[in-house]
Amino acid sequence: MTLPERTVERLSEYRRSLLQCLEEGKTHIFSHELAELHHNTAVQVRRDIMFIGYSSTQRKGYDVRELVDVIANILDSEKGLNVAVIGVGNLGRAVTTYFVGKRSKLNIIATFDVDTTKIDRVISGVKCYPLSRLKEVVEANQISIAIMTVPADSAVEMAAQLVEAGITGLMNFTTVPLNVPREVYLDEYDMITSLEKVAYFVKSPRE
Amino acid sequence: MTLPERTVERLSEYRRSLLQCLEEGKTHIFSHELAELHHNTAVQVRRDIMFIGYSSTQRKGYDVRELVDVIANILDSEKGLNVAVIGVGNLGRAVTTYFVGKRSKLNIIATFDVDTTKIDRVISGVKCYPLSRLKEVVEANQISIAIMTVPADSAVEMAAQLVEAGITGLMNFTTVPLNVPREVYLDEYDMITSLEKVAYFVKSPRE
DNA sequence: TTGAAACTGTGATTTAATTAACAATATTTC
DNA sequence: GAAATATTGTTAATTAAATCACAGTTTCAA
Ligand SMILES: NC(=O)c1ccc[n+]([C@@H]2O[C@H](COP(=O)([O-])OP(=O)(O)OC[C@H]3O[C@@H](n4cnc5c(N)ncnc54)[C@H](O)[C@@H]3O)[C@@H](O)[C@H]2O)c1
Ligand SMILES: NC(=O)c1ccc[n+]([C@@H]2O[C@H](COP(=O)([O-])OP(=O)(O)OC[C@H]3O[C@@H](n4cnc5c(N)ncnc54)[C@H](O)[C@@H]3O)[C@@H](O)[C@H]2O)c1
Repeated sequence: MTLPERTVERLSEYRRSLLQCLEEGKTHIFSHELAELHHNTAVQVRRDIMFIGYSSTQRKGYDVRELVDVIANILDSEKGLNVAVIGVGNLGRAVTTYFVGKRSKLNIIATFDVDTTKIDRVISGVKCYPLSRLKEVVEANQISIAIMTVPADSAVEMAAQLVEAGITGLMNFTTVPLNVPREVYLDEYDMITSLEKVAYFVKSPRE
Repeated sequence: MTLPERTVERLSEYRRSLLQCLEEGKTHIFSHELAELHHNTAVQVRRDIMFIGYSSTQRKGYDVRELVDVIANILDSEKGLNVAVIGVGNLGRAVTTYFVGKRSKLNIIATFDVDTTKIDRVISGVKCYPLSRLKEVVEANQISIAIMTVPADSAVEMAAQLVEAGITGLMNFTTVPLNVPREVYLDEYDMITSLEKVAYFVKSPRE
């Protein structure tokens, strides 16, 4: 059984707050506390936790440590997953720098670019490969996720190559909608759309 | 009446495809064509277009020019909106560079940072101001939208300052959930969560 | 000019997600 | 240790979003 997308997202968010709690020495947390940290309700939190089949033993709230472990069990892959960044421009560099070392179960281990001046350059310890070596490097390193930050006009072609290379998860930051086979999970973030949406609601606030 | 969020997003996306069509000299488009360009259905497209009260006169599909204008009327503010980027690090720089000149109705006209070495520096024609001048510059330039790319630990404090300065639309790229008054529209993009979601669905594909 | 084909616009239905409501149970208070 | 309180887990109700189904054009082909 797979969880609803929104629940998966919230679990990821909860986990970060929970880890924060652990650091602060907080061992138990109530649903309404966790809700308050994110902007949602206690019921929503309990519903999400119900989905993952965890339940608190005492009425002292959830055991933070246990809950973190259960979430990790759901979200993380045992051995971690390997990730590549495609297109090492402004955004690609920012993302690479940002993610390296951030999540122990998600390792950015390669970047790719067409620009020959970028090949072999190392960003935050991650080496840049030429596109011609895409399939080879993906296979050799069992890379399953690609973050795509190439220019819009290469997006469609690039996505096809990534699928062909064996990628099964794709984060698309270009503002070009992509089509991928059902077995590849696609997440698209369109920053222009987000900004235009903000602008719309600034112009026309919800009463 | 305000439109559903998802409809607003799709309208933004449709518009870009439609502008592309215009460039290619395509004057009319069917709902199923537009649907195919994005990953959704013809009914969804028609439903969205119905929401904005446009209807095609002929059965040659929608008039692209007209539709673009109707969408612009919905999404854009007459005189455009002014935008500031807060925190000119890796991401802030990428975003600023990216957006300048991109959308004529959304003008990035200032950036802000605490780092004194960044003050007065100009990125893509946009000047960086010290935080101490936030309110002044926001008011003087009628900035209504802020894109927040500051480190996580300044996020909450910064959001409060932005609201206080009069911002009514906020895009939050920090991975810290924020609370803002109802009258401020908040859009949060949590890249870690997105990546973890992709990882989850790579690990546990849907059915 | 008639009949089929191609699309649109929209009520009705379905599905997914959220929220409400509350019984069950542990904890605290007296 | 009985009553009051706090919190969870879950069923039921609500809301929001997407999809179905189809009547009503318009166009086209003969
Ligand atoms: N910069 C941003 O903040 C931002 C925001 C939203 C969306 N985006 C999108 O992200 C993408 C990249 O933006 P950017 O600002 O980093 O652009 P950029 O021009 O700085 O970087 C693009 C990089 O991709 C490389 N490249 C070009 N063709 C390639 C290919 N076929 N395969 C691999 N690499 C290739 C280029 O050499 C360059 O290094 C664009 O599609 C843009 O629409 C960027
Ligand atoms: N880089 C990415 O791709 C990426 C991805 C997802 C999320 N984020 C988030 O975006 C934020 C910025 O990331 P980054 O990689 O650009 O970091 P960065 O360290 O490169 O940049 C942060 C910038 O903010 C400035 N700053 C610090 N405190 C400030 C304050 N109180 N007010 C204004 N400016 C301040 C710093 O001087 C610096 O210029 C972080 O919260 C990060 O979690 C970044």
